[in-house]
Amino acid sequence: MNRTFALVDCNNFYCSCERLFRPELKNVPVVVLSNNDGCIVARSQEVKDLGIKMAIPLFKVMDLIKKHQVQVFSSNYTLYGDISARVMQALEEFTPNLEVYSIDEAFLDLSGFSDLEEYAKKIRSTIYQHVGVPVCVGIAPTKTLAKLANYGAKKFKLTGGVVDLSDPERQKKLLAITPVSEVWGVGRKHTENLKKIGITTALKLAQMDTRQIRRHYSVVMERTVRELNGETCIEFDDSPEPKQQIMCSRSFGERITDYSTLRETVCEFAARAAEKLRGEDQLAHVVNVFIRTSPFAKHDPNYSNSATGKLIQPSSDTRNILALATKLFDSIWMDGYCYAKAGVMLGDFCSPDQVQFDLFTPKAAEAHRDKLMQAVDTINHSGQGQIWFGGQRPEKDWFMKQAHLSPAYTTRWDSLPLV
DNA sequence: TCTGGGGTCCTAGGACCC
DNA sequence: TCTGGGGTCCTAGGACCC
Repeated sequence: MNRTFALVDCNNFYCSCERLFRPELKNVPVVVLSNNDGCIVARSQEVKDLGIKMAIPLFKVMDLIKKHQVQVFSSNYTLYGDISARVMQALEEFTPNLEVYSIDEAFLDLSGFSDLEEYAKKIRSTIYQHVGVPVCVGIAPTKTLAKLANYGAKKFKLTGGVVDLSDPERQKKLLAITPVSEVWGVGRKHTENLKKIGITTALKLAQMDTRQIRRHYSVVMERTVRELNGETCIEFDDSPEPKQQIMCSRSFGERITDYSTLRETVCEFAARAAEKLRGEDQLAHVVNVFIRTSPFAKHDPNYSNSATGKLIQPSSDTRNILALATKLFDSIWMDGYCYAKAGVMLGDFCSPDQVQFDLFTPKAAEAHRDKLMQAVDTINHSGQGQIWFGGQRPEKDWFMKQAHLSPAYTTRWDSLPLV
C-alpha cells in the first residue's frame, strides 16, 4: 500500500510562544536564548533575515541585536511545554495516528486519506485558530520526504505553508533546488564530505548508488537515500520505546570552585534525574557523574572527568542514587579548578516487575521505599512546598542566568495575562 | 565578561568464549 | 616453522536529531 506521511512543524516555535501573549511583537525581531542565556536557539523570521545564525552565542551578535532592537527572551520551557501540548491535542482531532517527534513537530500517518492539500490547510488554520501558533505542513510518501516538503512549505511563501510531494515529479523539482545539508539525517560532517565528491543538492544525493553510500558512510545514510527515493525505511512510530537514558546537567551561571557547592549541585542533578526516572516508571542500574571546566576559558587550566558505577540492584530510590553519585563525585573531584558544568546520567534501565530482588532485602522493605518516594514526588508536585534530601542545595543560587524570562502565562494563576 | 540540554543509533575494536 | 573459525558482549566515540 502507498504510504502518506504529514509532518506538521511549528514556525519559529519558541518565538511564536513568546508572541502569543505579546501581540505587539508580531512584526518585531525576536530571539529566544538557551539555558543560562548563552546561545540563540530560536529566531523569528526578521532575525533570520538579519543573517543571525542558529545556535550562535549571544555575545557574538550583541551589536546587531542592539542595532535592530531585537527582543530577547530567556527560555521559558514551562510555557513552551504547555503550548506544545495544546498543539498536539489539536492535531489529534485530525488523526489518532500521531507521532509526537519533538516539542514543536509531529508526524501524522495519513495513508489512505484523500484531498491531502485541503486537509493540510484545514490543519493549519485550525491550529492557528485554537492555539495561535503558525505551523507548516509537508506531505510525502516517506518521513524524510515529508521533512523536505515541510522545508519547502516554510521556505517558499507562495505555497501557503503546505507542500504535497505525493507526485514524484514534484519531489524531483524540490530535491533539485534543496541543498544537501537540509536533508534530514545529513549533518555538518556529512555535508562537508559529500561536497568533496560534488554532491551538493538533495537530488544528487538521491541519485547516488546505495551500495557506495553504505560503504563510505553508514546504513543510516543508506536509509536516507532510499527514503529520498520514496522507499519507506523509517517506520511511523506512535508508541515510542521507553527511554534508555536519563540525563540532568547544567552549565553554571557562575563558576564553582569549592567542593561542597559542587557536591550539592551534583546531588541536585542526581535527585532530579531519579525523579524523572520514577516518572518513566523505570529502574536504573548504572549511574554516571561528570564535571568539567569551561572548554572556552583560555587562561584557566582545563579539567574534565567522569565516573560510572553500578548499583547493587536496579533502583529509582533517590537515596540509593544519591549515595552512589556522591561516591562517584568524590572519586573525580579535583581541587583548584573553576568548574563550569556538571551532570548526572542514569542508564541500563529495567522495569520494576522485571527486577531481580536482593536476596537479603525483605520485600516489605522494598514496598516501603516505593511509598516514601511516591510521597516525596506528590509533595514536590503539589505546589505546596518542597522536601529534599540532605545533600541537595535547595537555594538554587548557583543556577542559570535567566535575565529575560517571560511569565508562565498559561500555567500559574498569578501569571495569567490581564485583558 | 558572555558559548544549552537533552536524546538516538551505529561502528570499530578489544576481551572473551568454544 | 607452523598459529582457525565462529561467535558474543561491552565500551568509546562519532554521527545525527531537536
